[in-house]
Amino acid sequence: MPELPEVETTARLVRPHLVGRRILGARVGWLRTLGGLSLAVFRGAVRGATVRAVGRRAKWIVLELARDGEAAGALLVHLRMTGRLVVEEPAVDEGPFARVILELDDGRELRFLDVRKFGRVLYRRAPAEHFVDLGPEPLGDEFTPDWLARELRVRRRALKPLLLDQTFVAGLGNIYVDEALHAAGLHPLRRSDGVHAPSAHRLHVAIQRILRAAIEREGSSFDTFYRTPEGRPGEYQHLFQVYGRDGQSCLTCGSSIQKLIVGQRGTHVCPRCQPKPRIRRSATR
DNA sequence: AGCTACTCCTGGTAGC
DNA sequence: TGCTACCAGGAGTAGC
Repeated sequence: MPELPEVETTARLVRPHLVGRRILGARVGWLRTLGGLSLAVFRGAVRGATVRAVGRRAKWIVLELARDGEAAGALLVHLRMTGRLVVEEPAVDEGPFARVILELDDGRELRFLDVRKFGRVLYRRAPAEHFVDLGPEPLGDEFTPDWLARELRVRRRALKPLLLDQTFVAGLGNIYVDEALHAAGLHPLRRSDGVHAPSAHRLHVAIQRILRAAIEREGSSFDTFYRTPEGRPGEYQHLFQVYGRDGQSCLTCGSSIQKLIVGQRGTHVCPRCQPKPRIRRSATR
């Protein structure tokens, strides 16, 4: 599923095709993709605007718009589970899953394709407000080993749901959390306030190393959904240590990888590398 | 504060 | 082969 590395890859590859382009019109195949905005308002917001930058915040792709050189809001694209962003010639069949199409002034189209319709293409006049509740970028300056150690201690949550919480750290998802916890030797059900500095630092190293390696390989593709805007699968799935490897042996210690459910999410652990916490519960101490 | 359950969606697949 | 039931999951929300 698209997480930080996949979203970053998408933003990077789409950027050179979009910056400087003017949007001539919009077609919408699934209204809810707009997140509640009417088609007329959406069209009015984007038609005639120029894309002046393409960036990423958390799992959002941010298309900054301008009119007459002045900032004019932004399009915020969230791929959720099956969303894709591509730039194509109109002659290329858009397929049955095109939810939003923006017509560009070079004759091409920016297409948001999304099988499951969970993705969003939002227009926001003040995009910064949309992001106020997000935690720091895991590859940004604010996310330091000491920050992570401190913030883990002041929360009292299981590690996995906490790392998936975008208001804690922004950009991680199910796959990379499983991978990072395994690399750090931490069980997903370990309570965050019981994680001491050395473990927190190991987790910090693991998160950054894994995200950087995944970005280098253009993300992970293990089903038919995620592809880069150019149609290539990512390559990081070949480096998975635990995700989707239940029943196979741990590449570190040889134990059988187990699958469990944590917070309604499929979760993969090595029982030896990631020892299970002792009976958690009213461990008030 | 933090947990669970539920919702949104559809293609793929396990099981019969 | 053909059918049904269930699964995948990011994130928002509701209820406890």
